[in-house]
Amino acid sequence: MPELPEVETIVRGLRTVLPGHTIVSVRLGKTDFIEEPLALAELLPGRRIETVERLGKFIRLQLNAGSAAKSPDRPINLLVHLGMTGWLGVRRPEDPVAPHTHVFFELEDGRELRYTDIRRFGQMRMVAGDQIDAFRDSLGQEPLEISAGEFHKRLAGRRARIKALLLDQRVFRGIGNIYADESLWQARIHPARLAARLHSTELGRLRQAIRRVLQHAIADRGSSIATFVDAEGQPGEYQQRHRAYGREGKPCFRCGAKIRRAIVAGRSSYFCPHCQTAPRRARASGKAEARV
DNA sequence: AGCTCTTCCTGAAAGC
DNA sequence: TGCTTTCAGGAAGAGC
Repeated sequence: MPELPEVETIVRGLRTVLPGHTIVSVRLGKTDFIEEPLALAELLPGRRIETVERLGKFIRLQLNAGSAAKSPDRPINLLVHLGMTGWLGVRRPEDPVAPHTHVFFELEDGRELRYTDIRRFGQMRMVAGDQIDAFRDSLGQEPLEISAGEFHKRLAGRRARIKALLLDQRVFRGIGNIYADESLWQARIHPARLAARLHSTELGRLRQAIRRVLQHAIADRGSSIATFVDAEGQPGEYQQRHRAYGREGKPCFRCGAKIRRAIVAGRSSYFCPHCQTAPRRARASGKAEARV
């Protein structure tokens, strides 16, 4: 499931092979995950890919103004969200087409940029060149760039559970279920704690944990659970370093207690019941562990 | 404001 | 064995 490290891995791969190349045609399969498929197929041909960038979990392809004959004389951004099972990469036309490949961008050198997505939870949309700042502002801060002061400010006073806030892309962009759990385990904070109740030492620990976890995961080219592979088709390694996610019943790497799973913020959440102390109310009612 | 539930979708795994 | 049910989850929307 692509979160920040997986998307970063894909982006780094694409960055070495896409910039400078021009889209000559677009072929579409199923389009229910594309905002305006007809406009996409019409407006992209003739445009050159200038840069490839990650914005949270979105991949941004910055496209030039293109040939005036075919398209409005304005730069466009193609935004791709990989959802749960999305993949974006470059192949040659003779390479076998993976099942559930729904978009082909034919490039001027004959290669194809392909989008594959089994469950089609991904998204594809265009954003005008002058709207990209507004789009970026609609997302939260990059967790790898945020200062300690901003991090505290974003969470201070919030009465939602910390796990819910970590997953909220308007608060921080790019963190998903796996890295939320890994960061909370690292910081020794229970996912059901209310953000407003976290002490500043805990917030500092959490920010550092998020940075450490994401940086290590990027270095390992992401976590491959089920389907993730990078732009070249290689799986990541970070799943071997998971300390909480997916480890229900297995011993905590710190204290040996059995990792528990509970639903927090509507998501499977894995944590150590010994190292990550439950908030008082959840402990009293058994709520944090009630729904398993 | 924030929580829960529902929807989208497919394939793997569990249940019968 | 083979069919049916359940589950996983990012994001958005409804309703409370």
